[in-house]
Amino acid sequence: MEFKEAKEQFLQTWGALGSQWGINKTMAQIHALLMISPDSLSMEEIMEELQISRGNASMNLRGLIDWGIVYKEYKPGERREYFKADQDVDSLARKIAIERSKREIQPTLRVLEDVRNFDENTSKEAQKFKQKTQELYDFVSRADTMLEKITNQKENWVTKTIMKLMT
Amino acid sequence: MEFKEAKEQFLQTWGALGSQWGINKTMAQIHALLMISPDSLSMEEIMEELQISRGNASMNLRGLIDWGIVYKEYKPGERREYFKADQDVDSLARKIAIERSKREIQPTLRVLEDVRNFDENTSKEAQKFKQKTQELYDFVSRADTMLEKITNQKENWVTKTIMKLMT
DNA sequence: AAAAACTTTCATATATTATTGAAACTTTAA
DNA sequence: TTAAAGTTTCAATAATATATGAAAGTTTTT
Repeated sequence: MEFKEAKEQFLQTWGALGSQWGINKTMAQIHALLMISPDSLSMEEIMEELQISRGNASMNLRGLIDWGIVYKEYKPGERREYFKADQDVDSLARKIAIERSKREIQPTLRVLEDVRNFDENTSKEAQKFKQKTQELYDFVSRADTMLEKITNQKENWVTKTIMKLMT
Repeated sequence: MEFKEAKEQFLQTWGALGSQWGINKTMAQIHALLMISPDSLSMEEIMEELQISRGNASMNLRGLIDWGIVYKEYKPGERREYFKADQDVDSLARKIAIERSKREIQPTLRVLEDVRNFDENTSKEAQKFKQKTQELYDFVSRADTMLEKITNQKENWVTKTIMKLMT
């Protein structure tokens, strides 16, 4: 396999993984491209490399910046903006975990809480519903706490966690 | 809020959460519906409750059975098949984690491994690429190991893990 | 063996999501 | 102040993922 080919396959695979986990393909690809680039890239270069339109590049770069995992860089004497990715894989994963918790898990918890306060109703269905939504609430909220504990370790959190779990 | 309304909102929210995490909405909803139903449900009942077609119900039920989180149940003297969900939230989450690892994480690891074996090339780009794909490989594989360790505990794995992390 | 009761399949339709590209906007330099 | 260089927005379009429903397939009952 040639380098160019390997790079291509990596970008494709990473994009596919992204979409399976609710991150849009292009966003995942731009991020992957920036990760493996020794130098920061301009929007033009990104468009060229991934064969995407200006609008698409612009929107997804903004998304990545919102997630806090890509930065703008201004080169002295240059008008154009350059983009670079957070280089530390651990910190990247930590940021994603924190953001997804904030954006998705916590809103879900709020709904699960809400939904148990329906008007008195003693039917079998209602009882079961109360019970299961409570169980789900407990589970999700414990999982969220766990994620928080794991990611609160500043460095090498995955490794540290495995160590602790070795018992 | 009335019970019916609460139930409705729960099914909607759970469906939305599913799609954000790469599980199709209907599949998530059928599962949620079965979770909160005191009795197992026939396909007709599911179609009725979620307002979906027979084909849709059939395919997604099969998907859920493939994931190992929904079972068919035959009632004595009845022709029709009934469906029920795994009732234990912990075991549910464990099964999902195991399946997603098998279906998505492990194939990705294989590609990451492959992709580093490109023909000799000492360019700066190629060096950086080797380095980052290696880092990603290490991270993903450690994360997968961690997930495995966590979910290998048969019961209450989230709680147990939090305990261990309390240091 | 054929009708009845039910399930599955799959080509087509629909809905959702992502992408494009041209116009509008912003900033800098001449 | 206006042209040039660059960025953002967003309505239109394309691509993708999901859902439908009728036909084909099963299994059971008569």
